[in-house]
Order: sequence, then structure tokens, then C-alpha cells
Amino acid sequence: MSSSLYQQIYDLVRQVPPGRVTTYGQIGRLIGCTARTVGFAMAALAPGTDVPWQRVINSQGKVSPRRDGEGNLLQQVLLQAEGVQFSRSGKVDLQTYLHPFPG
DNA sequence: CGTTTGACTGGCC
DNA sequence: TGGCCAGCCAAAC
Repeated sequence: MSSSLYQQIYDLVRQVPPGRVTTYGQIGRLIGCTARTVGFAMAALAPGTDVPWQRVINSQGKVSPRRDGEGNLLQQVLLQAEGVQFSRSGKVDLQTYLHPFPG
């Protein structure tokens, strides 16, 4: 059962429940690739995907600025709608919202 | 097949 | 706390 590298990334992101977040580095470490690769996989997602890409943020607990510069705001809104609270600086408390992956 | 780019990260100041 | 730099890896050209 060998899935593509991207498929493994998407599979882990789907395991993140609403109201929780994960980081690029966390997923990358579980699969065995770098955070850059995870970010690249997120960028390759289609608008109507079933992957909760909004729950993937950077190690600083902030939403990474995208090349377009528009979806980043949407990501914060979607997370807030799930109950994730942002600090005044626009940061998320990873110790509270980071999803603990099994293994 | 070499170069460039990008939704990252850790270290340093 | 926040900005800058080098390292990393995969896709696009």
C-alpha cells in the first residue's frame, strides 16, 4: 500500500479534526519530508478539495502568507469559524490547538 | 538536465 | 518580538 508523497500528506491533514491545527514541519517529520514539500503540496490543492488545508499553519503558529496574498485571510476566518482563537498579533497558541498525531 | 521558485524552519542579531 | 540568512526538497521551465 504505497501512496504518493502528496497523498500521504493529504491523508494526515484529513486526520486533523475541526478546531485543531497542525504545522508543516509536524506533517513533514511524520512522513519523512521537509516542511517545504508539505507547503508545496498544499499549494497544489484544488479549491474544492476535501483536504482541510486551513488547519495547516507554520511553526510560528501563524498563517503563512501565500503567493496570491488572498487565501491567507480566508484561512484565518475558516479557523476562527471552527473555534480557533487568534491572538492580537494574529498568532495561534500551538500548545492549545496543535493536533497530537498518533505515533 | 541545470536553474528558479515557493502556503517552511531554525539560528542569529 | 521581529527581521534577515542559509539549508532543504519537489515542481515548473
